[in-house]
Formats: sequence, C-alpha cells, structure tokens
Amino acid sequence: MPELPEVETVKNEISPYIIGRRITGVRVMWQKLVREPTEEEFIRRLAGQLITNVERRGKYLVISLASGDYWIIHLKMSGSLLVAPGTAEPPKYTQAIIDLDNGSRIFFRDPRKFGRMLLLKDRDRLFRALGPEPLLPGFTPDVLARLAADRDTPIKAVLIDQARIAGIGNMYADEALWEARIHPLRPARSLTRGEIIRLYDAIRNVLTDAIRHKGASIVNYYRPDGSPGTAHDHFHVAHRGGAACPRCGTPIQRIVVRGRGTYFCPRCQVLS
DNA sequence: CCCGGAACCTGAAGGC
DNA sequence: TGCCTTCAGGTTCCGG
Repeated sequence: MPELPEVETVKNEISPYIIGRRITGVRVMWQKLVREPTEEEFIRRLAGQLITNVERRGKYLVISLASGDYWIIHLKMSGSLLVAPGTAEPPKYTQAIIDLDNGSRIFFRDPRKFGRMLLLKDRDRLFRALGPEPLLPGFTPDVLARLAADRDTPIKAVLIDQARIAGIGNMYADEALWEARIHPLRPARSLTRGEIIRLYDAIRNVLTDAIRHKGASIVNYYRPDGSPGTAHDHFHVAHRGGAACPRCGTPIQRIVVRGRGTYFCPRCQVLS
C-alpha cells in the first residue's frame, strides 16, 4: 500500500529513467483512471511532452512537463509504475502505457483500479489541500501538538488525515504509535507534551527507516524495476496480528479504527 | 468547521 | 473441489 515512503522510493528510482525523456505515446485502458481533464484532453496534452522533473507531495507523485503542466499520479492502494524496454509485454492489470523517446515504456499497473491521474496547470491547489510534509523542517512538535489540541477524535485518525499531515497511511500510523507507546484510540487532546514529542520522533523515524528500506511490499507495491521493497520485514506491529510484540512478547491485537485494520500491542500501548 | 461512515474496486482468503 | 461471503484501504462524497 503506497504511503509516503513508497511514493518517495518510486520518485527516487523512476527519476533517472524519465527526466529528460520525451513522451511519444499515451494509452489509457481504464476510463476512470484520468480524473481531470477529460481523458481525450489528458492524452493530447501529455503526448509529445518533455519530462523535466519528478517530485513527491504527500502520497502524490508530481511530474513536471516542459509545457508547464503537472502530471499528477496517485497510486492509491494497489498501483505501481514500472519502467521496461519497449519490447516487454504489459503486465497483467496494466491500466496505462506511456511510451518514451528512448524506446522504453512506463506501465501503470493497478489491480484494484483505485489509482488516479490528473493533468494540472497549477499544482499549488493540490499542495494547499495537504498538511505539512512530516520529514521537512516545517513539521515540528509544536505543529503536531496543535493538530492534536482540542480534538476528541482518535490520535490515529489525526495521523492518517492528509489535510493535517501529508503522507502517513494506515501502516505507518500503526508503526509510529507503537514506537511512541500510544494507543491508537487515545483522544488526540489527551496526549501529554511528552507523548507528543515521542510521537513526533516516532513518525520521523518510522518514515525515514522505511525509505531506507525502499518501502513496504505488503500487497501490490513494486519499485519501478519490478522489485519489492523490504520495509515490511522491519515492521513491529503493522499487519502482524497475533505475533509477539518485539518489545514485550504480548500478542499483537487487531481492532478496527475508522474502518481500518489497526494493529497495536495491548501491553505497551494502554488506553487509560 | 468537525466528524464518521459509505462508496469505489476486485483479488485473496476463509467458511462450509 | 467449488461456491459464496468477507476483507483490504486512500480518497471523495455525503449526512448529521
């Protein structure tokens, strides 16, 4: 499930293959893939364009084109971008094919068909709707404290709300809360200053470690060369229901928070 | 503004 | 073996 570390890895690893390349062909196999403009206009404005830069904002991949347009890609939960020689067959579940001027191709593969693409003149509109980047200096313990203040909602719901912090999803919220020893259902406003600081450090540690391990391949996440990441091998609680807590040996519990599977250690992360 | 739940998708896993 | 049900989750939309 692509979250910040997975999208960051895709950005880092796809950049050398596509920056400086010209797009020579665009094919879309799923009519809901393009959210705006129309699919017809998307193809017309993308074809022939020179790719000048690749960025990440939250879970969005942002590809700059020489025309000034921004090609925005969200992988949602099952999307991946694969770069292959032009002779390669499209993998199963390919929803779009982008041909490049050196004969290589980008396959957008997405079994669940949740992923979306957009073409925007202005990326600030998208960027403004997202909270701060948790790995940039603008994210501080005070910022996190303000996000948690005066809210009765579970702290986990605050962490995965993209309008408050950009890039954290279900897996890394669970990992950060475990590291900080905070129960996912704790009302946000009830966190002490010490807990806020622990959680702040945990968020940055968890995301940085996962980037170092090239993302987590729990289901359907692949790097641009088709290889999996290894961050999931280092998970402490996420998707490990019933396994022993690495800190105390207590079986990891699974509950549902906001409709999302939530894993935590009932001994290390107490609710009271 | 705040909050929470349904919808979108379909492969995988579990039940009988 | 095979049919059926349930689950997974990021974002958007909608109702309270």
